[in-house]
This record gives sequence, structure tokens and C-alpha cells, in this order.
Amino acid sequence: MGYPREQSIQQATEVFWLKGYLGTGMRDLQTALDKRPGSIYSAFGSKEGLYLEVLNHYTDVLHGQIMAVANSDNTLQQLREFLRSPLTVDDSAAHKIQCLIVKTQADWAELPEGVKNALQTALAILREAFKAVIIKAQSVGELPRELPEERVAMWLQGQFIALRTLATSVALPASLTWMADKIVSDLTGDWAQSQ
Amino acid sequence: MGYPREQSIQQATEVFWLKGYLGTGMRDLQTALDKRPGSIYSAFGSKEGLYLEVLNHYTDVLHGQIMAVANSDNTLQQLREFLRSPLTVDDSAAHKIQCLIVKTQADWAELPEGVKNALQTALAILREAFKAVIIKAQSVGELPRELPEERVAMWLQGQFIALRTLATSVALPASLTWMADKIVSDLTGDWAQSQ
DNA sequence: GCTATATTTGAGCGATCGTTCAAATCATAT
DNA sequence: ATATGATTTGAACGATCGCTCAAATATAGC
Repeated sequence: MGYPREQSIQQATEVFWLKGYLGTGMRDLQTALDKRPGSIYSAFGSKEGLYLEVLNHYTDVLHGQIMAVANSDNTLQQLREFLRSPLTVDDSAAHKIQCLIVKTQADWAELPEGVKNALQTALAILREAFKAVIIKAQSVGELPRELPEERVAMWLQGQFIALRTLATSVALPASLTWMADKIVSDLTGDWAQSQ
Repeated sequence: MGYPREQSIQQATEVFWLKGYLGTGMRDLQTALDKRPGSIYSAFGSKEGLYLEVLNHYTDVLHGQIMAVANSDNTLQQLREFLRSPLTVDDSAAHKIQCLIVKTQADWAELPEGVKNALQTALAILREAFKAVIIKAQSVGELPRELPEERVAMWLQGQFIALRTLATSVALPASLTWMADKIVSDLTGDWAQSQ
């Protein structure tokens, strides 16, 4: 019975993504999964346990997207499209633009210790994927070799966070795609002065 | 009796900033303000009413800081220091790094309508202040006149958000000040290619 | 000192929170 | 068909949520 578990995680992702960790109640999850509390608790242990599986799945998907950029040729072109891809969606899915990790981080002080640790890990994993993009771009000659990869990776993760956060409150897609382009442009910009 | 009201707002700011809107309970506020529920409700009407005053005060302060940059000479130098200023604090005040507006935005789907509107307004006000910085920098010749001011202002707001968000999870101040410098550098970078 | 007004107190309201668990139901093998 | 084990059900627990309001207290004018 492994399949309904995957399905439950996806349905739970919808709810946590829309309402956040604190904002999501077990009764919201019961409705979304169409399961009664006992089933959910026997399958996932707790609200925290279910969220951790949701977060893992979310991180896996995002990690896959970024690594696809890193494994492509013309890395920067793929990065540009990755940054641009989900900036405009219909209103019913608007909540899926914001980064789920950042969204959950906002509740930091009230989160269970396990969730806090998982968020830190997820951020580090994705930062590593961004670093892989930088290194790949260097290896194909699209970026200079002497970049500080760690810092640029953090910077790029910040750009991703900024884009997704702005996209939830700025209703001008043209401005956002312009910004996505500027990010790639700033990556390839003159680095001598900022070393 | 205007003074204790100011004081209450500051104490409430501490709590909302630490715990977020959903994460803050009336009992947290009762403890922080050292007031019983009736007093708080007669002074502010509701949890939402108190939060709105907190948000206004926060926005005023931040707006003042950004406009001080816009009203200075050597605008870009001041901007650089504004971006760098609060990136390293002692752990007990770590929550004050994150932008309170962005933090509250994370609870979007569960917020009262009045709070949602106030957040949108606050973001727009601060974006306008960032635009004033851009225009001032143009007027003193630190930035080219032909910039798309609206978009650059949005981009700069995004950079601010990214810096403050990263600062809550990345424990390397040197990387963050490096990023602050890069932001100013990217502002003055070559713009011909990204138009 | 006394009265009138403003403010604060704190017990407690109904609703919802995450969670539990005995009982009912489903699945499988003989 | 029937017994056995796995799964699901749903009522209900104690705790906490935002909030109310009659009573107690503080303040001000005369």
C-alpha cells in the first residue's frame, strides 16, 4: 500500500504550501487526505512527521530541477529559464510560487526542533545544488574560474528566494522576468571590482 | 495617556517579530505588555488591531531609514551601509533581522483581510522609498538616468528581502556583507545588456 | 470627601488545537 | 465461511485559541 502514501504526501503538500505549518490544522489535513485522524497518525506519527515527509518531497523535486540545470549544457540559459519558469500562474495556484522552506522558516520560533533541523538541512542541500550550477558553468567556460563558489551559491539562493517572494506580492510578470534576466546578467557581470 | 500606548506597541512588536502573526497568542501579548485582556481590547480592539499598529510603526521606522539614504549625499555609500547594518546581532535578537512584513506574508492564506491589505500597502510604501533612493542616486550622477526606476526599485526591495532572509539561516556574516557589497555593485553594473 | 468617569481586572465563554484509542471495518488465508 | 491481522473510523480528551463583560480599581472635578 505504498501508493496512497505518495498521494497523501502530495495532498498534504498542497495544504502546507497554502496555509503554512502553524496555519495548517489536522482537520485541514483530514479533509485534504480524506482520512480520519487515526489513519494519519498511524501512517505519519504526527503533524510534524507528515510535514517532514512533505518537506523532503518538496526539496527532492526542487533539487532535481536545479541539478537538471547543472547537468545541462548552456547552463546559464537553463538557469535563466529555471528562474523564469513559475513566476506567472493562475490565482488558484499562486501559493505554489513562494518557496515552501522560506515560508515555513517564517514560523521559526514556534516550530518543533525536528522541523527546524530539517529546514536547515533542506536549505543547505539546495545551496549545494546551486553551487553545482556555478561549478558546471565554470567548467564549460560560462563563468570565470576564480569565483568564490560558496558565496555565489548563497547569493544565487538569495536571488531565488527574492524572486519567489516578490512574485507572491508583485502582480507584474514582466517585471519579474526582467529581474530573472538581471540575475543571470549579474552572475556574468564584471567580478573584478567585487572581489 | 499616550505614552504607555507607544510602549505597548514596542513590546508587542517584539512578540510579533519573534513569533509571527499566527504564532503569537493573546496570552503572549498579555505577558509582554503586562496587561490583562480587557485593557488590550479596549486600547486596540483586537489582536489584528494591535498588529496593524505594530506594522505601521515598523514600516515608519524602516521607511525613515531608507529615506535617510535617499536624502543623503553619496547615496550609494549610504545604501551599502544600510544593507550591511543589521546583518550580525546577538542571538537573542536574531529574529529582528528578518523583514517583519515578509515574515507575516508567509501566513498569507490565514490572515484577516485588514492585515493582508496593510501588508500590501507597507510593501508599496517601502518600494517607493527604494525608488527615491534610485532617483536620488541618478540626480547626483551615481546612477545612469535611463534606468527603469520602478523595476530597479522592485529589484532592490528583493535584494533587501533576500539579505534579511538569508541572514536568519546563514551564520556567516562575512558572506552576507560580501553579498551586500555585490548588491550595490550590481546596481552600478553595466546596464546596456539588460535593458 | 464625594461623586462621576475612565480604566483595568480576571474568570470564563465557545471554538479549535494536536492527539488518543476502543470499536468497527477491511483484507487475506485457510 | 471463518478466523486472523492490518487498517480505518470517529467520538472525545485536555490544552489553548481570540475574546467578552460584570465587577473592582484608579482618576479627576468640585
